[in-house]
Amino acid sequence: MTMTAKKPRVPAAATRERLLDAAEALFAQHEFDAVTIREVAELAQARLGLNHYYFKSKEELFRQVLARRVEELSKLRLDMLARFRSETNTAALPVEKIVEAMICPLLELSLGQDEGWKSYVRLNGRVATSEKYLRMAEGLYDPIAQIFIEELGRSLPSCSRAQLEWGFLFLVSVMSGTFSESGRVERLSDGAQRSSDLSAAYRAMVPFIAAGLRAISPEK
Amino acid sequence: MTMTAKKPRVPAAATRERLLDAAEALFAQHEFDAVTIREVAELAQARLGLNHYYFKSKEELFRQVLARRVEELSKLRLDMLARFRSETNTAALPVEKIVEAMICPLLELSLGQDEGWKSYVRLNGRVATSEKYLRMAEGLYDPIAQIFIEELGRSLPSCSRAQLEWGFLFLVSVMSGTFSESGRVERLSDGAQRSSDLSAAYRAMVPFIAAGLRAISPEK
DNA sequence: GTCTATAGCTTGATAGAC
DNA sequence: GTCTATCAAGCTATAGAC
Repeated sequence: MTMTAKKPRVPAAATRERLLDAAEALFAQHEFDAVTIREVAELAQARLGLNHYYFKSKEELFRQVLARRVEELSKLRLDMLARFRSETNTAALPVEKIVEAMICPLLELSLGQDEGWKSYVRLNGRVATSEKYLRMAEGLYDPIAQIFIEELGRSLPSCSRAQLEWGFLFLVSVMSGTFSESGRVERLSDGAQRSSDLSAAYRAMVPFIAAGLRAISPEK
Repeated sequence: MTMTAKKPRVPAAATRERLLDAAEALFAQHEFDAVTIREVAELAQARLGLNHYYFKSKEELFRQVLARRVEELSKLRLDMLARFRSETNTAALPVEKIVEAMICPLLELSLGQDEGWKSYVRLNGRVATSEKYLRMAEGLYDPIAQIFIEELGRSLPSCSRAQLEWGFLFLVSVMSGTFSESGRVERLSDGAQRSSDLSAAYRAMVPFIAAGLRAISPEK
């Protein structure tokens, strides 16, 4: 037998995936410039040089971290939206259902077993308020945004396009602010609440946003 | 006359204030680790070493940038709240008024002539979603938060303390997300709207948040 | 208070052997 | 694909003259 064992240093996932997992975890904890590609390599049990081999630059690594998750997340949101639509006879959905289809998949992934998704959700919570992150995420979130804005328009026909856009931004802000788990709630409540108690937040969030969106409408 | 001219290199503000102004402008544009104290010194027309003389460390410089503004902002918010209360006979204010007292001062400062305040408002919009920023801002925003949460409690007596805390967090999230001017709205609207059109946002924001807060309440 | 100079590290990127 | 070694540039913090 001439077969010589390849013996990969780490048996589990492919190197590229391990680097993405490590970067995801670190970017969820620290801002872009505070994370070094050396830390990423170390956490991934890979060598520094491999970052360059797979991603060429740190910015591209960051973008790939987001892109890997956004595709699946967008699919889940659209699936839920489609399901709600198939259950409704009328053309327009209740606003609550649209809000739910946007936020619920994020909540479920965040409460699931996958640590990677937990990290992504926390990271995602910070993307919306940063110019730099939005630039690196260029185009990743826009298709979903357009679809949900149009859906909101059907349910709130008296709203102008501009009002719908602001409303959607408010929705995203509440969702992001809450899921980023910055620890703000712990401080407000003297430790009684944990920002990781996302289910409680979700139960308050959906009625909050739905009622808010209706209130923007000129015809109340 | 034995008086010898002191001849300061730059006539205007004291060095410490110029460094704070410069840091404020740069931290408004870039994340903490992306701003170097060299840039700060250069923009302030001062020497690198003076950062250490006045602030000892970069983190303390950041904290002082926030602290300088927060004191005045908190005063404006409390003034407005007190004015609304003096205009109302009943014990509880309409929720709208509480929301206004929190957000309106920020809007007015942002629309004013002072570029420093504009920078601060943009920076402030990112503080709430970042663990690191909140740590550096330790305690700066908490007194205002407690006062406004209690005020909300009087207007929404059927809400639990936990619900009020989530509601306040949602309020802050919407405010922050909008005032951070990340350029998200421009992308959503294909350039038709500008995130700097904050007046339009404000007109939608107050009814949105007020209706949202009422919807959290168990007794609608 | 303000200046210069620099110590002591860390960074992202990459070249080139295997 | 993976490894080592290193480059050139940047950083914060600080010492010490004036």
